[in-house]
Amino acid sequence: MIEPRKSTNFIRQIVDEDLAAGKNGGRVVTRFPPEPNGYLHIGHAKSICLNFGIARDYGGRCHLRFDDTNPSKESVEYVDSIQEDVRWLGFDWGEHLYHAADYFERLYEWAEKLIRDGKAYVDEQSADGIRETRGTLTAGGSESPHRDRPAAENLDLFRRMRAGEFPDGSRVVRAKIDMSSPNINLRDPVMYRLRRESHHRTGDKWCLYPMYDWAHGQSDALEGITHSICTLEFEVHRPLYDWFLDQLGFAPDARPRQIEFARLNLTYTVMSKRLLSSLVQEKRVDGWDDPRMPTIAGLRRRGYTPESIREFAERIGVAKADSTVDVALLEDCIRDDLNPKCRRMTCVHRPLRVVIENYPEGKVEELETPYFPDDPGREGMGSRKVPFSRELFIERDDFAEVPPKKFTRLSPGKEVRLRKAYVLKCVGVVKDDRTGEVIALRGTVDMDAGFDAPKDGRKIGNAIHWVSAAQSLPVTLRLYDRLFTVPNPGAGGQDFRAVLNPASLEVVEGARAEPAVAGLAPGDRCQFERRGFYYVDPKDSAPGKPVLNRIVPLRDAWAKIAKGQ
RNA sequence: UGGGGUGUGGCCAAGCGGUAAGGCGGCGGACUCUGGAUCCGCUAAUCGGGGGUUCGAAUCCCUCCACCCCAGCCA
Repeated sequence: MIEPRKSTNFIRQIVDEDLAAGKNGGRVVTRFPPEPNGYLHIGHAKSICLNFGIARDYGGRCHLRFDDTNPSKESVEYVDSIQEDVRWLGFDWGEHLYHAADYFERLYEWAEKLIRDGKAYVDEQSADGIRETRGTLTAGGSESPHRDRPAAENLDLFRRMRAGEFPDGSRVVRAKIDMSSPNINLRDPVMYRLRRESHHRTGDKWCLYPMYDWAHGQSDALEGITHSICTLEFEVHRPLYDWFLDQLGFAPDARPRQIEFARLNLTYTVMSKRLLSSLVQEKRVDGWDDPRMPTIAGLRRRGYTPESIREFAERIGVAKADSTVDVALLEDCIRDDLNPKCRRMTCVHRPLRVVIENYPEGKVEELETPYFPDDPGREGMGSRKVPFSRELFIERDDFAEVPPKKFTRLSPGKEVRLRKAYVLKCVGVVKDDRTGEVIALRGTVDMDAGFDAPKDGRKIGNAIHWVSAAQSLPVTLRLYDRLFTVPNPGAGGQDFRAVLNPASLEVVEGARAEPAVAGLAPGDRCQFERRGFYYVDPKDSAPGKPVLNRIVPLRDAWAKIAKGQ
């Protein structure tokens, strides 16, 4: 379990200063404003934790608002998934669920005002025409031939646009600002476009849809947002939002303060909705909730906990410098959270049969084994019976015919501890005549020592996990690895498809688990000792036939040693 | 080349003029019937470079450099 930590960042400092200055009557209102055009990912989680976290800590509130201004990309599937994900992360917007679409009428009235005031106009240039006259980064643009049309004519045109008299793409309304502004966003930005598209919320009421830039600032203002927290790319739009609010008469001290922070990047994955969407569309993963996806739904399906993601958001901090966080940090967060929570069980991933020649045939001992063995303070966390018999399965990896340096597990003539059971000695190796492959082991067990230390005082190095062959439960394991083979997929303009990790999912069909695993319910988590934390997949598990997703492997000191050799 | 941002150890990130927190990673050790957990220790930053101001600068000023964002009728 994770200790909540106190966070401090430049945004909270700004909130502190505003409060100290007596702004907003002491209110703190934030918002999380997703566009419902895809599933939320861990980058959104950062923003969600930031916005809801500030609201919580300052006794304010955080709105959930869908910035649904573009019906051609949005859908209720996304609206629903977003709400589910935010709730799952542990946040509650109470009554404060909003939609930019609910402000369409109000925005329309405001647009009429701007037109009447000569601050906006209907432009019938083509999209290409507008682009060509926008200028370049270094040179200003040129004004539209329709820019100085009389207000009355603009108003008439605008109303007819709304009434559906003109085809899509035939005209737009633009703010009349400054075509020579060094800030391109101020070169008469488009406010409305015609789009005959059914909206998930307003249906076919409109054929005229506001641009995000025209909707966002006013939406915040309408809701009384005090601190409008967004990512860096909107920094250059801030002057535009201010311009709109100026024209509409919002007093400078009565509007949201926009604060920008750097979006999250994570190594070995991609974070843009566009890229994630194409992974789904091209079936390179199995949907938005594929456990390899950095989506909230994917992480949840993988077995991540809300606590671990919140802790992650806390640990990475918030700043304005572009950064890429090492996934190892995320993995540390989930291990940290799960380690004290998850019962320990046994699952042999790649079984190797061992016949114990000095153990009676047909005998089965039921060993009472605690779920948190050797864990001080957790003795009372329960136990289960684990069968022991003459034929076991051990992990193939735990046997080496010729042990490499520092290998401390089983090899011919050597002893190893069977976890929570006897000391096993390998007295023979059974091989396939044809291939020479090791297919079974012959062993003996130190009956004299029993479950205790050998009487002669000899030291037994390591303990390996095992399962009684006859009673073991066949399970399907899904071992997940990073989705990409390089830390920054897509960097330098390369096609991210070319660096997809072909081994990001390994399905292990022949694994054998101890009987208690049958008692796990869909959605349960456990630790398979010496392997990792696992999650019983809620969709693909059937009664008596669990499918377990590996959430994260345990830290593996041996892997490091082996890698070094 | 216009405008807007950002540069602190491998990766995040504190620091807000008084002489570089913390986390992750890496490395080593202790302990261990999970090569897990836990516990110790170590590692590594001329604070992007160069000037200046100051008794004193990562923090202030100047300048240079690098990187990111903006030319959707996307958000």
